[in-house]
Amino acid sequence: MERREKYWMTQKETANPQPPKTRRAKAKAERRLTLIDATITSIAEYGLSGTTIARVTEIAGTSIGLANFYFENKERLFEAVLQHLADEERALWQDRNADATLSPAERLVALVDARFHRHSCDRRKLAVWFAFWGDASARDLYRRVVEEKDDERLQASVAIIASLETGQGSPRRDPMQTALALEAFYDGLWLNHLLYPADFRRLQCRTMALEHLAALFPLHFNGLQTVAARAPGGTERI
Amino acid sequence: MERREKYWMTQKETANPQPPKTRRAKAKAERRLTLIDATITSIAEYGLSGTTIARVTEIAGTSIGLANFYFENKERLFEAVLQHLADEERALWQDRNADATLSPAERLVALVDARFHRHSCDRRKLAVWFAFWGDASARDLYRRVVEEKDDERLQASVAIIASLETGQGSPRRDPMQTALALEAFYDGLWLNHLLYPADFRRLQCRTMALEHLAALFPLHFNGLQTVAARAPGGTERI
DNA sequence: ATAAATTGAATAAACACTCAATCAAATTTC
DNA sequence: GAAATTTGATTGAGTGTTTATTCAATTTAT
Repeated sequence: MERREKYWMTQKETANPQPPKTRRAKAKAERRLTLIDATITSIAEYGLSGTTIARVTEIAGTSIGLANFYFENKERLFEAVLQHLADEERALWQDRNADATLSPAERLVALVDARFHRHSCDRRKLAVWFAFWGDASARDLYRRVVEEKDDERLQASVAIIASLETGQGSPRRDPMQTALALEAFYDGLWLNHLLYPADFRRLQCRTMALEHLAALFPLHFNGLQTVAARAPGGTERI
Repeated sequence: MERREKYWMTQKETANPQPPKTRRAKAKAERRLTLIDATITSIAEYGLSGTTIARVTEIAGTSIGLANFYFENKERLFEAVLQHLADEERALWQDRNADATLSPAERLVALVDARFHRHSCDRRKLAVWFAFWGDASARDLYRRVVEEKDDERLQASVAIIASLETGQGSPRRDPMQTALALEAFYDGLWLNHLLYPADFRRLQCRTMALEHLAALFPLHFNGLQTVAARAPGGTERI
């Protein structure tokens, strides 16, 4: 039967540098995002189990039927949410690590800054990550969608730490172990920022992460005050 | 109407040093535990949302009706699960910290050992903690039941760290901040042990925690090898 | 005029919780 | 100590509610 696709249907799937989208296609992409965003809001407020199609569409301001028009079913909607957040997250840390002139130590700080950036370390988004990490059946979906991107960041971290460890330094640790421990620490800070925002304010978490780096690599982070004060001094808000 | 209670009814509510429970009361307590344990199993395998009364009672090998006989409703069952796990957890770290002859550094190690003890750091149990942390609506129940016990451990940790920091040492950190960061790190290790058990084996997490302590308090943990090797050498398995 | 987007009532499945009936232990009566 | 009686424990079909998903009808863009 192989029905010929309309020109814009093929474009929809392609990366288009200048969006030559029709009005309709643009509206459709927006609607899609609205639904994804509404799902994030719902998960943050009511949890995964409390997130129903009815609730999501109510938040999005659409009819129930529309969710099933845009997403085959609820699982696909959740998949799209994860995909969306993972893409955002990846873009953020890669952007901050792109500058070729950065030293290894500065790269580690850049990873911390990405993790505790306003856009990453947002309670709505963290709620989604932990919702999926916390639910045994949702975990599989998470792994399928996000694991690869997590791994990419871990590899980047390992490479940076390896180049730091080759400098003299005392105890000679395994870079992979160190990188894993760092990621775990940041996850823990995220969790506590979500659970106890008063005790774990975002910038406070960032400071804790940087103090940890300073304790691990005293030679490269010789004045903590300097490090902690550096980024906020720039033009960009963190 | 004030009907006189049977002798064993009053005893049931009292702390009985030698359990002079009737056969029936003992069976009832066991049944209760069976249901709690089945709930833990179900949460670990199917997640909070996949944990239904039907599933729990099937695992426990009882009829559906029994769960509602022992626990007013599903929320009360979950509450009992949290209470049970929190009691276990508290007993474990308090027991390990009871020895009055321990030095502050040894006490910090004891807290780590409790956190990564076989009984604490069990994937079934961790699954329950993260199920409640990860679900926005379950979070309230968690706070109501467990927060106080969490706080107790945090205070213990702060006291230990404060007594370490009074020794000379260089940068003079705030004990509360340090204690919070430690707890967050351990939470993160727990999470990763749950999600990626191959990369985060239990004893490996313990080692990461101890390395972190060594980096934070180099004066008190002067030879990491010694610290890491100490506990397994004793009579008790960790 | 045609195709796409949107609606929400209808449907069927899954669920928590109830309760009348049954079974078993404990207690009392003879 | 056996029989009778009371009380507690257990069962699972039944009930009402909530939910994801469908789809015929309607609105809107091209």
